[in-house]
Amino acid sequence: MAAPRKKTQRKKKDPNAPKRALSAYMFFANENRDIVRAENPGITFGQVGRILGEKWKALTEEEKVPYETKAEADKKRYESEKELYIATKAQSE
DNA sequence: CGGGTGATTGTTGAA
DNA sequence: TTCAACAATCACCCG
Repeated sequence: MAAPRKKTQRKKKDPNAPKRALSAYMFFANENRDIVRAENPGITFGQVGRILGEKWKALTEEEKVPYETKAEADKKRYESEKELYIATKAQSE
């Protein structure tokens, strides 16, 4: 409930906007985009995007582990920008 | 103290 | 430039 997945371009709300972090899918997609599309030459995102998603789960925790690992690592990345964002914002205000 | 909200991330492909 | 499925996320802030 209460989860209206709006569309892209949400809206801004912060001065420096620390854009949170990526997600395991982003790291996985980075590897699949070139592979999936490589195995499906000529297909469009309509096919790849969908297949990509099912393939993503097609793997196993261990398979997506490297993606999750990066996901958490990316989160830390956001952590630093966030803390700096807060510091800047605090100083700005 | 607990809850849920929204914002965001990246790909491709096209108009 | 933006959108759209696909998926994860999860930090953010409040009463």
